[in-house]
Amino acid sequence: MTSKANTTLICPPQVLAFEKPASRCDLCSVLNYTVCGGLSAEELTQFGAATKPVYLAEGGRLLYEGDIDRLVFTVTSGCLKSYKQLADGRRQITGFYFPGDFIGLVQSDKYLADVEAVTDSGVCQMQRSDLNILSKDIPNIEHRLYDLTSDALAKLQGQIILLGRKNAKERVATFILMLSKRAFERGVVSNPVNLPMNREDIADFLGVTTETVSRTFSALRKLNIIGPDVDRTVKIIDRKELERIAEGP
Amino acid sequence: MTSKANTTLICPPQVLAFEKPASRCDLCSVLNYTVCGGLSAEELTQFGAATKPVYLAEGGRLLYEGDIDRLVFTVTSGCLKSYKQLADGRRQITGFYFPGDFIGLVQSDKYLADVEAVTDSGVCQMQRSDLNILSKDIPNIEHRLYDLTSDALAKLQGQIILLGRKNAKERVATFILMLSKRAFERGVVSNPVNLPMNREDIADFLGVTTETVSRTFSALRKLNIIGPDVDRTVKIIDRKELERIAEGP
DNA sequence: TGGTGTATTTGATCTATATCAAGCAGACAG
DNA sequence: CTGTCTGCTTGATATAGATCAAATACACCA
Repeated sequence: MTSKANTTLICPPQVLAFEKPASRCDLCSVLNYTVCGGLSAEELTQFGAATKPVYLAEGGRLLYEGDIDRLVFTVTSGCLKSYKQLADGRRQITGFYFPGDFIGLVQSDKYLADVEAVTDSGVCQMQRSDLNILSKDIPNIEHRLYDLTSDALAKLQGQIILLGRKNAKERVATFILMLSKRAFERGVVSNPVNLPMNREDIADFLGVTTETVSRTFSALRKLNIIGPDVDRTVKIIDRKELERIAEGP
Repeated sequence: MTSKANTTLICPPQVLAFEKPASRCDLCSVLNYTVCGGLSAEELTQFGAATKPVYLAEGGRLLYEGDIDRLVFTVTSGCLKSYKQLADGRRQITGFYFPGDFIGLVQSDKYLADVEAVTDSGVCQMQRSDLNILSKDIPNIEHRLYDLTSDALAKLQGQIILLGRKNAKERVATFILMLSKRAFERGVVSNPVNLPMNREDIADFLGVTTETVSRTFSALRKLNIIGPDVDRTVKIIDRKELERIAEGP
């Protein structure tokens, strides 16, 4: 679909067919999961007028840390990741974003993380200034934004205990279950669970190395808790045991 | 001030003098830093009517994980900590709270963490239901809550890279600077910086052991980057170097 | 003021995971 | 179909920080 040479470029919207035109938010597949859920037909039209679909090839950058914070997004397809880096290149992925997820909950003068496409992805783009105007007109939007931010905060607190106190096996088990649960909540197949990111991304999310991730997957496979990796998809064979491992002894 | 036998009990408000009566929010020392900042005199009175001051002795519990989420708080004095635990007792402190900080940004049916006083502390308590009602009446409040939650999210993302990718020395250096900066922002003495929590709390916040925290403080002292610990207070001698260490090589 | 319990520091050893190094397998171009 | 590239897995070794253990410092009580 996209040539390798293109991977760092945003594909111009016109070269790809849209899943949904900006003017038809009411047909959006992620409507119920995102910030515009619960708006009236009229409000939705108003909202849609301010949006613009953007498509990114795998590896394409959506945002750069340090850039002026002007745009916000809702993921419509694919998968993206946000990350921070230390001076010497050590990298920490702060989140993965799937269809329905909002990118831009943190308001700041500059973006605080890089965001890049894990797979070919589509996002619904909006100016933050437009969102702020709409928030004033439609109190429901600000309310919904607050709810989403509160949820994100709760999830990140879970990530804190994972990174601070769990061992490698517990981290990987938690990760697989996390993606499975998220898929379930969004009405996507949750077992076998799709892990669209590579081992390095998983490692940088879990605060370990790729080798450790690989060894841990192998160990869980040997214990017959998960099945083999087929097309970035893993079958959870013994969910109970995986949950037991994820929560510690 | 408070006997050791009392440490797990909330002191009945009437036994201690209030710094500020609930009815006089306009005199509150943390007003400008918290959710009620920027309200009109009338709004502030309305807000204050719903609040009640509560005092906690060192070690006293403010909230229990799993309890119904009914109350929210603003810290007025002292220091508190929130934490989560794994089944086997491993503990991760998810945050420290100082005067002006809001406790309860995450909205959930149940509390997601325990909160306990690090030192004798005062908080301004309010029913979440009252806060929600006030939010509707005073749009400024919801807006402010969203801003605070967004800030908390940004800070927690910093904590994520600390826990995922920094080594012990970088973690401790980051921690000292973090508390110093926070003190500065709140108009409190930032050097020497007050670290009211014990080594175990620092360890459980930084995802290491108390021994490692202690050794790292000793190493920084030996390098003459910080001064000796006097009364839970540490002098930052070479801030530039501490910052260099905190951000990695 | 001396005694006792607790927090902190320091030391010795162990271990989970990082690091370094090869081999292997699927994807893709020619 | 074959070679090359890249990501994944597996193996050998090193190490930061954990764990276990003891000494010191400190706070509080009697």
